[in-house]
Amino acid sequence: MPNTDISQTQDFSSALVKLGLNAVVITADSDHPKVLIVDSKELGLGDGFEEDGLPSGPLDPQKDRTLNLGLRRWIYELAGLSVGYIEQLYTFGNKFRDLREAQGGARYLSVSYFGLMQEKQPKEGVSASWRNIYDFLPWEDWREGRPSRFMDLILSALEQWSIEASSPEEMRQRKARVRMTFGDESGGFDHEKVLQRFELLYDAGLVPEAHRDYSLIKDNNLGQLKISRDLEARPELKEIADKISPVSLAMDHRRILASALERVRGKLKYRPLVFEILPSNFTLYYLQQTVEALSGIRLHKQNFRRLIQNEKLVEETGEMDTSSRGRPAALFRFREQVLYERPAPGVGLPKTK
Amino acid sequence: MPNTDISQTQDFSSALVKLGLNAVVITADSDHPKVLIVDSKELGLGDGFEEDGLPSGPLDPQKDRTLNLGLRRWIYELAGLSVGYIEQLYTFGNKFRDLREAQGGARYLSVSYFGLMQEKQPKEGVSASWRNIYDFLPWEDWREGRPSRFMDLILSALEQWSIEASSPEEMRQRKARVRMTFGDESGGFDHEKVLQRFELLYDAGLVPEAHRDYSLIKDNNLGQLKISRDLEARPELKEIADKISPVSLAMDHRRILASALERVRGKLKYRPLVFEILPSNFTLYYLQQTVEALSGIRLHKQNFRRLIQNEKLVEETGEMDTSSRGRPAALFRFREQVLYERPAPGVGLPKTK
DNA sequence: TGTAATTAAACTCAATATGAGTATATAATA
DNA sequence: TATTATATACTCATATTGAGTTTAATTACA
Repeated sequence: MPNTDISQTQDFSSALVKLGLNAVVITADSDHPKVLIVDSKELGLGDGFEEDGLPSGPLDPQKDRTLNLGLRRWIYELAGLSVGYIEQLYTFGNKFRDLREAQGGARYLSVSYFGLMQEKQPKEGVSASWRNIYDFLPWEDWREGRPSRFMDLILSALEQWSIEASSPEEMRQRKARVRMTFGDESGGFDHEKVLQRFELLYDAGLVPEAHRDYSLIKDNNLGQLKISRDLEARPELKEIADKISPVSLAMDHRRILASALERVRGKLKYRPLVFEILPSNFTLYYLQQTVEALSGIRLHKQNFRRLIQNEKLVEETGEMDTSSRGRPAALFRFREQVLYERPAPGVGLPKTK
Repeated sequence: MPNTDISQTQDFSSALVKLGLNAVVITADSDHPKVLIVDSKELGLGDGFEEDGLPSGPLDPQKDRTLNLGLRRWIYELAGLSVGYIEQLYTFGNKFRDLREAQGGARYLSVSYFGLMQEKQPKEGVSASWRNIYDFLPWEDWREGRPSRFMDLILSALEQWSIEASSPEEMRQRKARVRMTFGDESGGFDHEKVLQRFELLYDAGLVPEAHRDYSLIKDNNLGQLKISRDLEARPELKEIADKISPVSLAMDHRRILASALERVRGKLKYRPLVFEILPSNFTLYYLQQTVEALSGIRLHKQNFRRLIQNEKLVEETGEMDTSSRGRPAALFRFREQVLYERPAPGVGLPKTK
């Protein structure tokens, strides 16, 4: 018989770290995809960190039985909301990810989640609110065609960044990276590569966060972080960055938001995620508009409907929506049954070309 | 000007936890998908924990600049191998996930990764080895048709589990869960649902780990964990569990392996992952066999080749493979260029029906 | 030396899915 | 009653997929 007395086992992991949780809670209406954002002071970041951010907080190792429950607790404390669907996104653990760590604090890790829910107002007296996701990532919204106001700015700044490479080989690599993420004249903008685009902008000093982090690094003498050298040479990039991103978020929260949007866009195609966001009864057009809001592209109405109905994702309620102007639309509900029928029922976005 | 002196900020996350890293390193040859496994004594689990497991170890908050690098360090220390491709899988943080935690240790979290590499032998003197993944998850290999030896055992045990439900509603739910994960007579086995299948078997007491954990819970008076009640009533399930799983792994490592296999199977379709495993030159049939080994299904040879070539994933080297019996096959290499061309190049498995 | 066995690779074809439209129906509103 | 807005049905060419058959180039062995 093996000895199963736990107390005899050796200490397997002696190093201690701090653990935070971040939530990207997403909803949408027919116009906009939205994310839950809390006021800077609720984040407890302290003086000098006056940016809004994602609902976040430390894991309570005693109370929070699972990471999932800890996250729900924070969303409830900060916004008074209960999220339906929750899924883990990524764990960030780079050294000095939280720059305060550099000042001798413990290693700081964050586990980020994304959640989906119907739009409900945060409870009274709480400084949380729903914000349009495209306020934070404006180049991701292609529903009215190419967002030239942002794309032109970005592409010319990235062209400049490519040219400034220190070697021809590096220039080639930079150009390839730009083309892969933002495409070129002939198209090639893959709507799913949300995170890669944000990371490229950060690396090229084209988001305010890059400059903020650079200042923090300089003020605290952390020369070992590589971001500094490139940006030192070009402080004037800050102005372009401010034009590209009208608003930014605390720490790396905009990066986490980008991960979440990427995940939603990807998963929409093969999982019936949208229905977590929609009211129980909806018209097909409202469903389509919600999918369009999240995916950032316009869809072909007839083909979208054909797909939804072929996949038997919805069923008629028998009721009609009379609030619209023209011919009343039939109201549908999600056919929960599909979850027990087929493996991968999604709303089928067109393949990116 | 905001005050950016970091030292003034308040302590954001005061609770400390221990952090471990787990690696699921996968490779394959034309016959089998393989995973890197280390000997029980290398895991430092202490007496009474004599099971082999995944290469694992604590994060060193000082040395390991990123989680990624910490993981690579452990794989190198335990097996002497350097892995090429690495990707984060999931972070496990349930309370009492490591049962030793219950004895007053700190909360224990694990960040798991999966990696892909060509099959290289672990360095001398190290107790790490490549093991056939289907030794651990034998019901996942459908290349020779339905693995009836395991499926029959499993389905009848799960039918029994369904019937034993405490209410008609619970019975209905159990049956639906079984059908969703393992399918039924008419098919419906979705090869990607690897994790869901393992979790169902665990919950139903059909893997040895469930009984091992139950013993640990009982020996240490941890009545609060829900697994105990169901299993207490049916210790005879242990025998069936041993037949279904000829070998198991330490802690929840088999569950993590299941997550990794699921991820590989899913991602194969839209990312050129296989090429991380293949030698630089390979025949189309060897490529196909490797994909088959990982996905657990046989593919239509002609259609597979058409797809690979349409997608321009490979290019001819001009050389031929003469080692085979019949007509020599042309040797191909991966066309790295595709990474800079199209958004989602994969090997295109057939949709699950 | 000749024939069977073995493997590669080109080609065919029907069924289905997709992209891009047109036509018609049903309502509110001026 | 005409106009506008929206919903929904139907069409059609093209691309993709699934499931073969045929032909080619080699080795093994009688």
